[in-house]
Amino acid sequence: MEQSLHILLLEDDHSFGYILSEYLDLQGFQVSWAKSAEEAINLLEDHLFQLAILDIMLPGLDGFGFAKLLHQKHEQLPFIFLSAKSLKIDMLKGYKIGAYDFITKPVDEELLVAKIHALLRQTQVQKSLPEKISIGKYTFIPAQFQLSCEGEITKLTAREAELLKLLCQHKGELTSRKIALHQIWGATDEFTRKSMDVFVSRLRKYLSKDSQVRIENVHGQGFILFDK
Amino acid sequence: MEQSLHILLLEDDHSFGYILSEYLDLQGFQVSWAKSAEEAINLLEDHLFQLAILDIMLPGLDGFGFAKLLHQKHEQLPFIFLSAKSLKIDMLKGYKIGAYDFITKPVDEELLVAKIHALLRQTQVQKSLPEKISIGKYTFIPAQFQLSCEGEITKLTAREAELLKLLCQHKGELTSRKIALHQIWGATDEFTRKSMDVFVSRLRKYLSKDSQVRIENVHGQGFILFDK
DNA sequence: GAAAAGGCTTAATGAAACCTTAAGGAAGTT
DNA sequence: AACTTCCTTAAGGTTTCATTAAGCCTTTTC
Repeated sequence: MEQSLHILLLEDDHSFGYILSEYLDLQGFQVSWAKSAEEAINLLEDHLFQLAILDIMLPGLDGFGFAKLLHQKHEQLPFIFLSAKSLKIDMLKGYKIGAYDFITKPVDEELLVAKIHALLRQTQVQKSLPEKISIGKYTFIPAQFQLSCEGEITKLTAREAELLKLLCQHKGELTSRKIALHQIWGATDEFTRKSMDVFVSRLRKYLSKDSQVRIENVHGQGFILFDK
Repeated sequence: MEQSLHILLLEDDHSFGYILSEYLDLQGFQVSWAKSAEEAINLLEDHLFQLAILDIMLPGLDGFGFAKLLHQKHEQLPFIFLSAKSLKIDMLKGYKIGAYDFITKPVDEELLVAKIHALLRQTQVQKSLPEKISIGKYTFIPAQFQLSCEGEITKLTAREAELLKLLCQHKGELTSRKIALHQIWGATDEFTRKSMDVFVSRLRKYLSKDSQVRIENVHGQGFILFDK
């Protein structure tokens, strides 16, 4: 519903992580704080993030290692490194992996937030959906819960619209079931996934006038909306 | 692939500007060096840039003023500020205008180039469509779990797609069995490797339309995907 | 040159995931 | 109170797909 921006924070230091996540929260960001790379990997499967802030020095898999994984799986997700020391060699390594920026501790929170806003502005511009979305012969206006085709208008419910919007955001690629459940229903239990199935089925029916438009299932993963 | 990337450098100091533009030129960038905001405005009309590097302290219209203009006219063009002093207030101002980064003099050229590459990668990735990988006559779109050949589409399962992707990442060289098992299955026991064999076999069948495409085994090591 | 280890392919299996229609039932509206 | 809307639950049948098994083949080692 809300267009709050979701940040993944990977930081093993409890007090520092707490302060930073609280501060970011106060600034209106939705923050998920992982204390280890493993935790972060789990979070990535369940949520859609717009930015990752990664501490480098971690026990186990370090920030660099995690970033490499991240870059393979979520190429479009920008990330920033946090580091206690500002070694040039570390920075070069970070940028080489694909880092967006490099911030040294102690962190000036005000500056960090300014950078985050600048970054999100850069990356969100292209990602944001237009008012009207074309899906084959259909036109979908998320703000009005309206789906129309050849003059005929279907009024969608809030849930239907949210799901369709999510599918549109990833048109032509996978919309993870887990992420959809988390984002729309806030739960991933057996009943809720059944409920989601019902919604998918309903959307398919609405979209059945254009045979080019399909919502295909990827077994165990999620759905892909195709429109050609 | 390295189509020359065009950078607009706005810097009034002759010797510093000369050194920097030469260095960037050596790094394979195409650099247009403007010594005043007016000059830069003219250059903008004649060329397509992928990045602007702006000194802040300039006679006449300063870097901030120019950036505002720039941001209005060329919203997509990312820019970096150069500054002799690192005043927080300046940096906040810069980011607020929409700067991508902020670099203080003296400039570490190596670091600057690393940042530039990171930035360009970021901005290029945004525009890229779902990645398509060519394998001989085949086209593989990992995001769609699809393998197509001469119009015929094969839908892959999540596992199949993961394995094929891994093979593609090392096309022409060894994909270690161990690594694949670890990365995809998370286990390396006897049963799991047998399972992997079945997957390799299935991929071979899918890819059998082009005799140039082969998945060859390296005894005890892993597999190599060839496509010519 | 024989034994052992590793590999290839096809087919069977069974659990998990998926699809659709229809029946509750809660909350809001008339 | 009756109606409406919308989400969930139920029910059932269907499909999917990773694994296992089985039989034969290839490579390496001793």
